[in-house]
Amino acid sequence: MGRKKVEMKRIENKSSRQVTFSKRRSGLIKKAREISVLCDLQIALVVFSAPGRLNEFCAGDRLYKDSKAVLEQNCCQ
Amino acid sequence: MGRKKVEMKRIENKSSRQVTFSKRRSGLIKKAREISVLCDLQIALVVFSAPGRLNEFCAGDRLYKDSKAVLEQNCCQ
DNA sequence: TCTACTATGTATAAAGA
DNA sequence: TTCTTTATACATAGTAG
Repeated sequence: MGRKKVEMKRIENKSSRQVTFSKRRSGLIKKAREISVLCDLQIALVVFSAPGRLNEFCAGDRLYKDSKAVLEQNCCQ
Repeated sequence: MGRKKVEMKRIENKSSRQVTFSKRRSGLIKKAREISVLCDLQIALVVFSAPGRLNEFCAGDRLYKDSKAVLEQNCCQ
């Protein structure tokens, strides 16, 4: 029982990867909502499980129009 | 020392709110990157600290073109 | 504001049902 | 496979420098 330290690489087993995705997705959305409320800001979270395929989307109360422009950039910090 | 349970509402004190934002933002980005690697998917994280004002942006290796279309929607799950 | 510390709250990997 | 449980890893609030 309990857990091991997770290695930061792609999970090869498909079902394990799916389970991890499901768990971490909900955790991530929860965190995003918390920071949105606590810090009074808008946040968008877009997940693609495959090229061009939307999997999840989450935002604050509103989503500002220029978010589109933001995503026209292709940066990764 | 240590910490109390955090109440889920806007932090009124400006500097405390800024500190919390800074800490949680880095945590959120870390989590986003982890799920991106572990589950082999693309993710975008857009934060607006004020209307129309980009504060942070993070994605996976690539960001697909139709992410723009996604953000044209105005939903909040 | 930034770093460091550390007690404590939270997320989650594995396992069981 | 989906829901629980539980041990453990991880995140972070409050504080100090």
